[in-house]
Parts: sequence; C-alpha cells; structure tokens
Amino acid sequence: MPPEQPVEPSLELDHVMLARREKLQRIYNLGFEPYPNSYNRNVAIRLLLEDFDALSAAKSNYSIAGRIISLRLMGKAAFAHLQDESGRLQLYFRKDILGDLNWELFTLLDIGDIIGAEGYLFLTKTGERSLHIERFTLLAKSLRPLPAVKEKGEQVWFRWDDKEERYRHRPIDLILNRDTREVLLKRSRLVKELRNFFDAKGFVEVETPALQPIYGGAAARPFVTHHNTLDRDLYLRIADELYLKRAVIGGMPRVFEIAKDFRNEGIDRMHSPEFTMCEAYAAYEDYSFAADLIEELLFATATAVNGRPAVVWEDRAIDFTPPFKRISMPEIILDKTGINIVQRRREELALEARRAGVEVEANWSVGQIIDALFSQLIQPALIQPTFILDYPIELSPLAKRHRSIDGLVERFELFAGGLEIVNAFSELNDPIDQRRRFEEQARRRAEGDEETPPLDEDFLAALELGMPPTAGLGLGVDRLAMLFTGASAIRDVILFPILRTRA
RNA sequence: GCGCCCAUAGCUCAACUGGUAGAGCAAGUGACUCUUAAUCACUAGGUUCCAGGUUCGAUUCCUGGUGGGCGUACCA
Repeated sequence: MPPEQPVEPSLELDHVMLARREKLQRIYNLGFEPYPNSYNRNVAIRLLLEDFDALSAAKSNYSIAGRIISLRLMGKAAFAHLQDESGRLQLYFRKDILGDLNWELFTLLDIGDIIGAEGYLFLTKTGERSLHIERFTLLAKSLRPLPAVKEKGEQVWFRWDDKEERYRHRPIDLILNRDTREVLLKRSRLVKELRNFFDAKGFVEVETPALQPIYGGAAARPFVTHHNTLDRDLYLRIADELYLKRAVIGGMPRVFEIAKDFRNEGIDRMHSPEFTMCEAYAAYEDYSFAADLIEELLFATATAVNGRPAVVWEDRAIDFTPPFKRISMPEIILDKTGINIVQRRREELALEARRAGVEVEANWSVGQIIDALFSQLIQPALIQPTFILDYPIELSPLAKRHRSIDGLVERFELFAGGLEIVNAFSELNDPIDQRRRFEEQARRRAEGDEETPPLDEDFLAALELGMPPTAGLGLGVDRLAMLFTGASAIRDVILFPILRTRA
C-alpha cells in the first residue's frame, strides 16, 4: 500500500533526498511496489563474468540482483552497472524492449537503488560483457544518495576515502570500497579458521560471562555497569581467563573461547576499548606445548586467509612458517643491552636501565623496570614471529613459577611486526601460591594501582578443588587480523569501531 | 592526558596581505536507442562547525567550545 505521504513533512531534507522521495511517490502512482518482499535471482555476477563465453553463446536468460552503482541514460536506451556481493556487471536497457510503463519506471531509478534484472549476456561494441535486460524489478528505492565516485577500471577520479566517514558510515564504505570488504572478509576467514583449528585439536568452544561481579585475568581498568533487579554493579570482562580455568577444573580438559573483552583505556592505532580475544586452555600441558600449538595455528590461519604463510605489513615481509625463533627474556635483554636481569636488586637494575636510556620511575618494581627495558629496547625490533620466554614473576600473577630459574615464570609472548600477538603460560595451579600472588596484587591495588583487579575468592575456591597442570594462551584476534590484511589501524579490521559521538 | 594540524554547497576542494563566497562532481529540467569519468544546454543549491571578541566590515585575525586527524603517554 502506498503511504499517503511518502515525504514526511517533519523531515528537513536537502534537495537530493527530496527529489528521491518525489520519485518514490511517482513510482507508487505508476502502480509499482518499490519495496517488494522477495526476488528470485538465479546466479551471482561473478559466475556470469567467469563463464561469459559459454553462457552468452547459450542465449538463455539469467536473473541477477544488486545495487545500481552507475547509470547512463541516453534517451530511449541506457547503460547501468549493477553490483552484487560477487562483482559488477553492465546492464543494457532499451525502451522498445521494456515497454512504456517499465521504461517510465526505469527513468525513476537512481544510483543506489536495488533492483533485480533478467536478460541475456552479450558483448557491447566496445567489448564490455553486459546483460541485455528483458525485464527488471525495483527491489528497494534508495532515498539517500551515495557519495559520487568516478572510476574506470583502476583509475579513480573521486574516491570516497575520508577515514572518519568510512568508519562512521560502514554501509557506504562497504558499497563503495572493495578493500574494506576484502579486509573484513579476511577477518571472518581468520575467525572461522581459528574455530576449525581448535576444533580439530579437540578443544571445546565455551562461552563465559561478559558481565562479571569481579573482573580479573588481566591488568586493566574495567567498564562498570549496573543490573537493576540484582541492584548491583557488574563489570564487563577484561579477560576470559578465570572462567575458562573454572571450566578446566570442572573437567573440560581442552576449552577455548573467541569473545569480546572490554578495557576502559586509551584508544589508538593498536588499541580498541572492545576487542576480540581468543583464549584456549589445555590440561596436562605446559607453555612449550602452547608455543608449538601457536606455531601451527599461525601457519594454518595465515595460509587460510591469504593462501600463503607470508604477509606484508607496514612494508615488511613477515613469514609465519615454523619454527619461530624462541629466546628467553633474560637472554635477549642481555644480548641486546648487556644488562643481566636475573636475580638483580632493584637499585642496580634501575641504574643500568637509566644508563641504557630507559626512564625509570622511583616507585617501579624490578618487574616494571624489566618490562620497560624490554618494551622500549627490544619489542619494536621483533618483526619476524618471535617467542619471548620466561617473564619476571611480578608481572605474571597467574603464571606458574619457572621449573629451574628463580624469579621467573613459565610464560611467553609472541611478537610479530613489533606487535604483541599472543600471551601464554603454564597456568599457576597451586592455590596457596595463587592466593599469595593475589594478596601481593591487593597490596599494589591499595597503593593506588587502578589496573590491578580485586581478589577473586570464588576463583581461588575453584582452584582449591584442584586444577591439573594446564597450558593457557590468549591471542589478540584484531591484531592478527591487522597483520594478515595489511591494516595499519585496529579500526580497519573492526566492522563498526567505537568513535566519539557526533554532536 | 599532552602537543601539532584540520573544519567552506550532498562530495572533493578554491577564495592574494580582512572587502560579506566559486569550480568540478552529485542533484533537477531538456536533447540523445552501444554508453562507460557518457556527452551537450539550462536550473537550483551556502547560518563558511558553534559561541563570543577585535574591526566600518571576519571564511580570513583573537579567545573559548565541539568534532576529527596525526604524534606522544597509559594499556603485563
């Protein structure tokens, strides 16, 4: 049923949108339904293009559907390009074939309208593969203009590439910019391959709470929200870790989860307040197992996404073919800076760090000094995938003590392109030790460290039931997606990234 | 959080040292039955981000705000 007034009088419309609403009214007046319920298309444009020679010889009809992205009207004939999810095809319309009524409908079409079209394939004079249209159906009238893009093949005269606009108006971005689609499709392939991989290794996918009474499993400031009926504050998870371990304790020896974590912290090229984390836990294994698994996983996912294990990111080739370099943190710091970090007193270490050009705050612990040394002097140069093993105990409250080196834990992080991609450890399963470490954290929290989470008694109670020795890993899905797609900003691999609200 | 830069028509941009805005594309009308950045003719389109200030006069200069970009800090 045509609405009485397609032009809502309350809306302030610019002349372009007004014109489209007037066309909509004229379409109703001609007796057409501009928003029908369904359409039978029988082929994707890509297939028509790929098998053009055979299919055009057959002279049979094909019906396709998509969005009009260009329109060239020439009196009693017209050309248009139709885009569907697989490609673009030129359409050729003629008044004598469509008939007067349908031709009139055709003249009311705009760039952006979605139509279904049926006809046979032919080659134009200039050699472009085209569809000779015998009938078409308007499937959705577009009331808002797309930004004007002028392009021919690779040559583009007006590209719509204002970054902010692209983030804010993803539907338009996806319609106009093929690379956006490509990046996000690759991300989808990555996530799918992660699931395949863990599934094949016998991991069970579980879902843990995003709303948590106590947050934990990482050091970060949380988002706080409120449940009305329970009348209490809840936190958005900053990590899945403590719940996945509860699942292991409960007798699920291999579990994984791919989920959003939320951290109430700064936004920049590498950080988004909500981001996707993949965590996996394997009972009866240690961090060496996790490292082996990660090597295999990165090779498999890189290959699944790009067809080969090597990528180019920020102008550098990164090859995910195993084995990756493995080096302990004390060793690489000694190698690159000459500083020995094992069993050092704070004051000496602070002095040597300052001498190496690293600023050290007065209240920093040994662990924080080591972290600063590493992240400033070593990490940026870790371009090829590299495991850094064995971290200072203070920075790793959930990791098991190293089996042979005092003051360290069995933990590794994997770096590639200078980015931290994976964090993994032999999970701490000694409940007494875990309680002590939490208490140490609680002291720091009392001293004003907002990022240290509160003590989680419920988790400790679970741990006291007994957790098998377990390897755990967390993989930053967004960052991996960046590496695999060549994206230089995390927003590029997030379909709808968070932005400041418009005034 | 700090520093630097940006904001003009639907879009991309222009307007010399301050003199109240202009082009291409998009849009509308007309012509055109193989065009493809279609072409040709005509028409319409502006609170120059917002609020103050200086000035006879502000898109232009100043202050504050809003939004954005880049860098930097924080983020095991």
